[in-house]
Amino acid sequence: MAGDKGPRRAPQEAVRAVREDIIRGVFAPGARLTEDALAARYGVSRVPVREALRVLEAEGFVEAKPYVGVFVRELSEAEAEDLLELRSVIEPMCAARAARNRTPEQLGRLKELVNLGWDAVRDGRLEEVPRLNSRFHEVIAEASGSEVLGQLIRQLSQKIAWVYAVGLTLRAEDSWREHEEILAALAAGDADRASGLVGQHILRATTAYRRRVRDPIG
Amino acid sequence: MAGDKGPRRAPQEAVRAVREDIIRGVFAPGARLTEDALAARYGVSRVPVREALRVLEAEGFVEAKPYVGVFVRELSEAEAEDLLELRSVIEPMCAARAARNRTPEQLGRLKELVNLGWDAVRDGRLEEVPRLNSRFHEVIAEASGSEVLGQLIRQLSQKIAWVYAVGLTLRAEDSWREHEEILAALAAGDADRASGLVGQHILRATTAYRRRVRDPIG
DNA sequence: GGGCGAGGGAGTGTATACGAGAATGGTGGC
DNA sequence: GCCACCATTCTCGTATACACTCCCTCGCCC
Repeated sequence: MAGDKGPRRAPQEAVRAVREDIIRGVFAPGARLTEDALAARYGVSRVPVREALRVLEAEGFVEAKPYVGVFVRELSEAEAEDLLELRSVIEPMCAARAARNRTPEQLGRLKELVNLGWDAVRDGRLEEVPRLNSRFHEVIAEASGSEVLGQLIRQLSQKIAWVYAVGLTLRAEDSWREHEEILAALAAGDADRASGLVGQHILRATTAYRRRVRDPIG
Repeated sequence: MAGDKGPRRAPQEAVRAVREDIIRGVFAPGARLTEDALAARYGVSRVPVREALRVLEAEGFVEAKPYVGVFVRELSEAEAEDLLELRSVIEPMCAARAARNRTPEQLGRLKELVNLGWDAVRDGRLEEVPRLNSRFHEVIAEASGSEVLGQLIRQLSQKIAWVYAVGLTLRAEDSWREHEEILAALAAGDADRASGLVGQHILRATTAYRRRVRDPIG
């Protein structure tokens, strides 16, 4: 292979890498992921990549169509809401167990993450927030001591980080498109249309903002 | 390959088959699953089997140790309780959406499943109950209209069916072991030990029974 | 000119082959 | 007689190779 810095277990790392890229928006929703491209990107053969893609399919990040390919799933608003609601229900259950089983070391890590999260929000480094968010939930999952809950919370927090990230980038994309439309309406001298577009624009930004800040750290 | 009745997609079927065998207890908790054996069992190569095992690992049915093998996971009582509690929390959320989105056809399927479940319980065909249970929850998940909730509920119901099935078989196994110990205590004339063992035996049987009948259909 | 069918290219699905690591059994030493 | 060390073997991990399917394009016929 290329770099050959891979020590012993490639597919697990591939899962992590691809999932990270999906969450970070490198692979946009609806994008097609070819095995060859991923194999080349990570410097391994197609076999580990295939296994990684199967895992990501089971986790719900991608969708595979036989003999066609795998595509990054597109989350609807409703599903994003479901994920957030799911977390709001499961997190207390997990926290209850964590309260009984947590170690002082885990407690310290959580406190550190909270501080880092607040700092990131205060300093406007919003791109770091989703990752800190995930870390926070993963530590809680680890502290719960339940492997079942841990696995579920980990997947949930990762998907929610994805929702946040997609929301941010999609928001930015939509923002620019709306700006363009507003400019067009202004250029055309269409006051009513421009007014309506600006109203929608503000409403959408507010909605996105509320979703984003409702629970900025964890 | 052997039978070669496989139409087009092998690994997906392999996931289903292996998971079914795990749930049915063909592969007991802690058992080692070798890729070659599974490949031979299903008449395919190791590649689809590996992908299937990765999926099952992501779903939490098996645990893989690098260069050693995959083992069927052993669920503790606490984790079983967590699964049941998880379902009791998630199911209402899913049902709320299903109440809004269900089709009459789905409603009919649910009613039929309930009838089948009651019949099975009344007639003492308990081995059919877990499967009917899973089906019931899967239809609810389908009716919710949320892909995210659907996937989660499906995995949950399958794992709970596993818990029930394992509980039944393990219970039978433990029962026989306890019987043996009780017999040994009786043969040795150890009244206190025999009394204690019988007490534990009844207690365990009661607990298992309560877990089993608390929610026999859905 | 438009619709339809065949052919080529791209990419997935699967099998086979080979290398790496770990569990196991035998052997030698203490 | 027991323990440690080493070789064997079994299995996993990965790469390579080939077959099958889908899609797109080009050519033909209506």
